[in-house]
Amino acid sequence: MLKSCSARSSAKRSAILDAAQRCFLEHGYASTSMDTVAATAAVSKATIYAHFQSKDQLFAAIIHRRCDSLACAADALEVSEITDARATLTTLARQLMSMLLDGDVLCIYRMVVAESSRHADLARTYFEAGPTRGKQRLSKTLDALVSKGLLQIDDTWLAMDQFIGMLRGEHFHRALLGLPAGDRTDLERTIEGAVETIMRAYAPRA
Amino acid sequence: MLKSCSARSSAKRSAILDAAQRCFLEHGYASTSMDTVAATAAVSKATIYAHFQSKDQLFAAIIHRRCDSLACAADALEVSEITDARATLTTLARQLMSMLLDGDVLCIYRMVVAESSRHADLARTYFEAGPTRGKQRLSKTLDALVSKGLLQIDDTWLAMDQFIGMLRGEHFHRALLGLPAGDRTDLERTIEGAVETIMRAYAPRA
DNA sequence: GTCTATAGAGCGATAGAC
DNA sequence: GTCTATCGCTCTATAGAC
Repeated sequence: MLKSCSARSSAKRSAILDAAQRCFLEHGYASTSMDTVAATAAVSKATIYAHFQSKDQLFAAIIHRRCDSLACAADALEVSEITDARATLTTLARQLMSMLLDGDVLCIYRMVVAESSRHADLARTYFEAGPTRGKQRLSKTLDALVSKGLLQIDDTWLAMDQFIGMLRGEHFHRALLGLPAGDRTDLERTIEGAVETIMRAYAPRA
Repeated sequence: MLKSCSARSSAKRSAILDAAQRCFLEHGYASTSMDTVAATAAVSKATIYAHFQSKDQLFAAIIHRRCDSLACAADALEVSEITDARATLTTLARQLMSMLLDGDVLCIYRMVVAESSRHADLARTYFEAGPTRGKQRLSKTLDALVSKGLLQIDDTWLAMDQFIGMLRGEHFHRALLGLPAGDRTDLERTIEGAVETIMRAYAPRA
């Protein structure tokens, strides 16, 4: 079995990317040194610079890689059987919430927010791979509910924005800031509340 | 007129605080050096350390000061005359949105998010002075609407969370990440949409 | 490509004169 | 309190041997 010898697929390169990801996610961009990355990857600092032009470009590579997996996660948001609006919305909400509250997802979000003014291009890449792509995917499900007559929505994009916004309420907010989280009951109330409000606001009229 | 000679009120101290605030808000905590703060304040670095024990404590002082003004802004959220639910919610939404989209408020929010893992206490202070205090203030208005029979809400805290969440949708999200903002029409649609959804979900039943 | 060693700049924080 | 000067350290990035 021939192993590709291109720089992009070397084992060291992967080790560097994995280590850098862990360091950046854990300590943030500005607070992570290349020495730390090198030590974590069990590689010399010079080796890092053989693969990546600068710390900035290493950071960009990490964010892009995370965005890819974020896009995959966004595409995975789906409800197989659509027969009941409430059940569909609840399933969607649960999927979305567990994604939003995921530790790594929160970390990359914190980092993108933190560096958005200094890395505007990365902020845009992230926004398209994550929130926008996720919303597009979820809007389809909402469209399906509408076309089945289970909900009556003029602007499904707006409705989706509202649904997601309600889910990103206090519970999410506390998690983002690393504050003691509300319990499971609190999470359930957020989910059920968002579903209930959408149901009432967009119920088909008689 | 006697001038207080306590360290807390010296002119230099104020200059340092103002300069540090500008630097931190503009470039973030980790990317701002004490030399930059000193130069911006037109003060020597040693003078800064005469007033503040460390960079961390200077940062804390800035955040606490911003939290005070954030709390004042939160307390200012109010609707004088409450006769119509829709009008009241719209006024509330406009006030809240212009506060959320304010440049300095966004900057401090980015910074708190960025440093939340390294400055957990500041994240908590911020959360209480900003989001929580604002929500408490706004919930009172919602309570007033309920007691007047203009809305029917079991859990006003949840309803407020939902209302704010809908306002913190894509428009806000783009502003937070410094992406090209939606236009004024987009903003209006977000506000009207949130009001309409709350109106429908919590309309008094016959 | 990968290492060791180090350059060269910038950092937070302090000493000591006034 | 405020300054100038500087310490001691860490940083990003590179040079040169292999």
